[in-house]
Amino acid sequence: MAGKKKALVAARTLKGFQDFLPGDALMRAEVIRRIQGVFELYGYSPVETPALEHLDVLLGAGGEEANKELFRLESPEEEPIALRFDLTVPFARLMAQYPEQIKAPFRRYAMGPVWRADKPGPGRFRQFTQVDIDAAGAATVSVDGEVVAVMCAVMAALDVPDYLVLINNRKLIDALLSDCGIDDPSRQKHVLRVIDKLAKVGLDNIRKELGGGRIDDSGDPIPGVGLNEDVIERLLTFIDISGADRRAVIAAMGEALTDTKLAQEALAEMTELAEALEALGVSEEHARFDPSLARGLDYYTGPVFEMILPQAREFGTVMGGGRYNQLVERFMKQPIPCTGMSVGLDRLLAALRHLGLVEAGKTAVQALVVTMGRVAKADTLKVARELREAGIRCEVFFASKKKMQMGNQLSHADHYGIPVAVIIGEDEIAQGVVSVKDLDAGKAGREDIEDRDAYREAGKTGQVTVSREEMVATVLGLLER
RNA sequence: GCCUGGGUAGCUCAGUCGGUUAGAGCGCUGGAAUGUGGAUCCAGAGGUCAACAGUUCGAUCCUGUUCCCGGGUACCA
Repeated sequence: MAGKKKALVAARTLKGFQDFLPGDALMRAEVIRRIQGVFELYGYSPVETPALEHLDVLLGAGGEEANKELFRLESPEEEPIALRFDLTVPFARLMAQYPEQIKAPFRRYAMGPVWRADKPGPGRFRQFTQVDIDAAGAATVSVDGEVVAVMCAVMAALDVPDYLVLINNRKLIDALLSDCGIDDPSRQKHVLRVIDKLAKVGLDNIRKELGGGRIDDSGDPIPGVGLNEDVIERLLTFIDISGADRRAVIAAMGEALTDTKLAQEALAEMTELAEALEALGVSEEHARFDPSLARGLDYYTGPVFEMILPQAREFGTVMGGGRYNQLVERFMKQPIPCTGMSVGLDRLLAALRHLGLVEAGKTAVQALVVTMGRVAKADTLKVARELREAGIRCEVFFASKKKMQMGNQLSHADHYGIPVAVIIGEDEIAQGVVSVKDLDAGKAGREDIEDRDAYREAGKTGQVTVSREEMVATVLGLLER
C-alpha cells in the first residue's frame, strides 16, 4: 500500500454467531466426549451430514413457505439451498436415501452446528450446536423410554446431580383438545403455545391468554384464544394434574379424560412407557409425567420429553425430544417410525457453568520447552520429541529473537496456564541435562517478594535439574499432582 | 414489532453541571536487565468520545434522526 494508513478490516463476528476461545473450546470438547461415550453405550453410531441441504429437503411438508428462519443460499448451479436448522430432518433424509446400507432399526448420533435466522437473544444464537440421537424403525415406546434413559445417563456422565425430565404425550393433548371441542388446527396450535408458557408466565396469565387476552408489562396487548370459562377450567385442571409417581399421574389423567379410543391409546402408551422407565432404572425423582408439557414443534406424534435443571430453571430446556412417526414419509412412501432427542449444547453448558459444575479449561499444553542462549533448534526439537513420545503434550517456544528472553517465555507459560517448563541452554545440552520447573510452585514461592534482586535470586524456586534420561519421569511426576 | 439500557484507546470501563490539553486498569512497544527479570518499576504509542443534523461564542456532553450492541416482551417455525 502506498499510503501510510491502510484501511483495516474490522475484526468482528456476525450477529448471533460466536467464537470459542481455547478455554471454552476445551470445555466443550470434554463435555462432548462424555456425551458421545453415553450415546455409544446405548448403541448409537455416529453419522455426519453436510451443513447445506437442498431447500425442499428442509422446507415443510408440501414445500410451503413454512420456515422463514432458514439461512437461504444458492449453489453455483443456482439451485436453491439452505443451511440445516436441525439434525433431525437430515436424519430423516438419510433414512430414506440409503435403504441398502442403513436398514431399520437404526440408531445414530450426530453433532454439529445448525443455523436459524431468527432474532438472537440471551442464550439464543443464529449458529448453535446440537447433539442428537435418533432411533428409527421401532414404534414401541420402549425406545422412547431408552431415549429418556440416555438423557439421564448423560447428566450422570457430566456429574450433574439435579435434573428433571418432564414427559408428556402428544396423543393425550389431542384427546384433551378433542374433549374440549377444540378442533380447528390453528386454534389447537394457539392453545399449545399458551400452555407451553405455563412455567414462564404462571397460571393466572395462562387463564387470561386462553380467554380474552391480557396486557403485558410493557403495555403490549396479547390476544387471547377466546375460549369460554368452562373449557379453560377444564384445560387448566388437566395440565395441573400431578401425582406421587408416574403411575398416579396416569391414573389421574385417565379420570380427567373422556373415555374415547384416542384417550385409551394415549394412556396405554404412557403405562407402557412407565414400565420401560422402571425397567431401565430411571427414577421418579429424575423423570416425571407432566400434562402441561406441550413442546413447540408439531411434528411430534407420541411421547415428548424435555429436560430442565431445577437449580437453573431460567436457562430453560437443555434437552428436548419426542417421537415423530411421520417425518420420514416426506422422503419415502414407506413410513419409518422414529424417536429421538437433542441436546442444546450451548444452553446446557451455560447452565452448567452457572451452577459451577464445569469450568473453563486453560490449555491442552502440559509442558513448555523453554530455551536460553544459543541452543540449536534441532536440540530443542529433540527434547520436544522425547516428551511427546512419552505422551506429554508439549509446546516449543518459538518467537522473534527479541521475545526469546526467559521472562517472556515463562510469561507465556503463565498466561496460558501451562504447568511445567522444561528449560534447556547450551550448558544443559552439553552436559546432557535439563531443568524441569514446576511453574505453580515457582509462582507461589515468590508471591510476596517485592525486592528486585531477591526476586531474581528466587528464580529457581520449584525447579530441579535432572539428566536427560530422567526428564520424562520428572515431568510426569509433576503432572500427576 | 413494542418497552428499556447503552455506544469514550485493541479490551473492560471512568469522566466532562457545555469550556480550549479526554483518563484508568489490562494488553501492546521500549528500557531498568547478556542463562533463570512469570513479579516489580520507568517511559512510550494508541481516540473522527458511533454517524449525521440542530441549539450554542463553543458540543464527546443538550435536542432530533439514523445505525449498531445489550436486556425484557411479543410474533413466526
